Amino acid sequence: MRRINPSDFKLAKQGTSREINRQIVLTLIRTHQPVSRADLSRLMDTNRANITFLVNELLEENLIREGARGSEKVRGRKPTFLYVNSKKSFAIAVDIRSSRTFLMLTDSIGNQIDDIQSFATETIPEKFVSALAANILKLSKDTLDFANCAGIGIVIPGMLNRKTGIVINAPTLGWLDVNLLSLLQAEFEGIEIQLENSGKACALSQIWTARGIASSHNDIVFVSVSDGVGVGVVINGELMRGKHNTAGEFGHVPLSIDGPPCSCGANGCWEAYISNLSTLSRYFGRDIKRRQPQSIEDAEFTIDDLISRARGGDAKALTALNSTARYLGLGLASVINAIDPSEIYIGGEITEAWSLIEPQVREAIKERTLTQELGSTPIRIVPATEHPRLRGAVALVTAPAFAAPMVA
Amino acid sequence: MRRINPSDFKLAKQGTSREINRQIVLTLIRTHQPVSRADLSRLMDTNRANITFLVNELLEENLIREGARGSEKVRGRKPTFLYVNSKKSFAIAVDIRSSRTFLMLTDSIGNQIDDIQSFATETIPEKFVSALAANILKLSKDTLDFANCAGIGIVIPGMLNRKTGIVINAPTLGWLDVNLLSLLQAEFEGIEIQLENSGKACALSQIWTARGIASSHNDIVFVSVSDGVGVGVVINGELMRGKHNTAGEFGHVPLSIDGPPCSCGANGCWEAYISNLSTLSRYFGRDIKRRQPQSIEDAEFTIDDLISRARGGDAKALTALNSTARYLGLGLASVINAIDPSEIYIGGEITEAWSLIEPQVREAIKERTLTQELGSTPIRIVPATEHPRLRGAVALVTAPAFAAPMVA
DNA sequence: AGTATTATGTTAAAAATTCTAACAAAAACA
DNA sequence: TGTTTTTGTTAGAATTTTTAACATAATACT
Repeated sequence: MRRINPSDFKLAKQGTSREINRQIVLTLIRTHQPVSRADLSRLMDTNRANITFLVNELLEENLIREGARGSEKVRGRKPTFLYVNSKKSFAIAVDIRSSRTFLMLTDSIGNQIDDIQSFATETIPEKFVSALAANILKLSKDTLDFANCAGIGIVIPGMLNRKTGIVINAPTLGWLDVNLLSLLQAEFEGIEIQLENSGKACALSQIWTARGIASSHNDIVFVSVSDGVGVGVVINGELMRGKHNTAGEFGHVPLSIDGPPCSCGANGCWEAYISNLSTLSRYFGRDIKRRQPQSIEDAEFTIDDLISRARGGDAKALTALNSTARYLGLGLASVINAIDPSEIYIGGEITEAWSLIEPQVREAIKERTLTQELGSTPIRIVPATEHPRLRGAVALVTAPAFAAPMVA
Repeated sequence: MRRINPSDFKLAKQGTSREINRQIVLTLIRTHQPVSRADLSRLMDTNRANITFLVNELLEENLIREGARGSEKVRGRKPTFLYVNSKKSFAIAVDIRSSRTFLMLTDSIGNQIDDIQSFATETIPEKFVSALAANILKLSKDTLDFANCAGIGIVIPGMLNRKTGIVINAPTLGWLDVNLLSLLQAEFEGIEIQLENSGKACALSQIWTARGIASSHNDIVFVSVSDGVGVGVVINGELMRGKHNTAGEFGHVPLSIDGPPCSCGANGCWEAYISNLSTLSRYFGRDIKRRQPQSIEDAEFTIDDLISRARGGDAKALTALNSTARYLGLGLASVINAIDPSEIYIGGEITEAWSLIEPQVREAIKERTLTQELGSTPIRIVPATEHPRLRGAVALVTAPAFAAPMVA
């Protein structure tokens, strides 16, 4: 039951029904390809004639293509298979992290092309944009015509205002109220640019990339544990953005209001217990009660090293990880009680230690969730090799073509 | 950007556009009445012809009615005003609370008819349903024909599964896995029955009742502070229900994981700091660290008494309230950081003390919200006289007629 | 090899709906 | 009384879904 907003609704026009059905066809081709017109008519529970019209429109627009004939040993005329035309355009994904920035090239349905590139992140915004431009040119070199560029999706470890394109606060980059969008638009004239917070982008990656396609889960949470704790929430297939595009900041929901200080200025945030830095601090026996530096990038000893040692039998390392596991679970319980998602995804370096910490995490979750069902909310680990941030950045650019039209 | 769920979409059929526009017209008549066809064509940015067709359909179905001619001193033909036909049907709202159950009768757009009735809540489900039936009969007595009953909306202080109609846990009633719906359906044959958690219903009340109609806020949170802490979240005009209909349980997100014990079994939940009982315990200097009884209904001294004393100059009472205020604010900060709503509504007995506690609440919110904008999220007090739970119960029954059709 | 059967995909016409434009109705103003 | 202005209706054009018939292409059976 959705309320129609009387000051922001969308009337159905002559083309609206067609637009809706067109997007459904496109979605089904994407999720079921290879698929024939006859298959579509069965999936959509409509007549083949209508499908013909819709498919012809998509073919004319070059959004889909016909492929080989089917060849199952059944009677009757063989179907013509349809596919999304992944060569329609390409997209560029950018993941800005505190020390390095990563670049990925994909086709129009988000499939990776070429290797992922990276360069050292410049923290002066103007210099950063120049460096980005140079690296994008290097990336695309000869083969790519920017007329076919669907856009550049950029993911940022911080809060930003999507309307103005201003980075409100990206602590690990030292960016405060930086109008990144206008700098980028000046550099990449005529190319669509999409900015998003990395936690939100990771959540997008899980509902929009090929891996997640078959899933019918439309209510999910992505928790990214890294320098900070980023959270993205998808409700009803749509990212929960909030009034100021800052929804989802569960990283700063407290475990204990008088707990250790957090980089945000408050005390006892979930982030202050489970960020990589907190885990490292615990290992080194540093006083977690004291404010910590905001980045561990330049440190000689990383969380990955800690995990290796824990696997190698270092009891202190294992203890530090187990504490993190417990706090991770306690915080996840809050997320579960608050959102009741179908599934939770976890990303970040900590996932490398999942087999070590899973029991403690689950135990802590069950300890604070309100029902048994909530306590057994499925958790999926997203390894770094899947590049959720880059995949999310891609989705920012490639997904709108497949999204449901705004109606009513 | 909403993802189309490939295993649960809805195709646009011939009548879909019409259905969409019909609901928009109905919504606009509801929110702008009295309103003419010409007004509607301007509001909807379409031609008057289309409006005529849509309005005629609604008139035939008796959902709307024509009223008096307009009479502003302007030139031209006077408009015929349209109204929602509030006499189309009636609805019954039921608010089950630990000691008493309240009943309200409304017309088809949720306007109250007659006084609110109440009876002592029976905690044995079968007895409760009989008592409810008796009181509903008394309420409707002679004038009402149950053929015109749009339904019974029932609000419960606890978790429930809407699909099965089972009350999973209502601590103040002592109901655990009670199949309330089947009992009710046996008693009220043929009448639609809608069950919902009271926190969620309160949130619904704010987007669906007349008072909230003009608002364009489609992302709101309702926090109800009473025996427990109930929270309802509306995202994009739609109630956030979650996979098990238990979304929104911010009352059990901790302020301190090693804080005072909560009725849920965990420690340091927000509820354990700000429920009426917690405030009273603080006042009486009881050890808040010890598990408290779950209800204060039978106690001789209530939170209202405490508030009166605070207003009367009782320093201890004021101190107890101020502590609650601070914890209320700290928890609200978590809600704001997590959801980033356009507006927060607060209900429950504590609202009587709002003028006393507002500064402390606001200060605590600002202390833990991540940006200044989040810190100044508007807060609206909903006094008990507005009966948000009953209004929410009504909305369960009356609102679907005005809701947006499911599409794509 | 020839015919029947079956499934796919297209085309033509019917039904429904929005859109356009002209028209009728009603009231104020000059 | 006629003109102007606004409201509401009606007739027909354009668009789209739906229905039904038809063409196409492949297998199975005799």
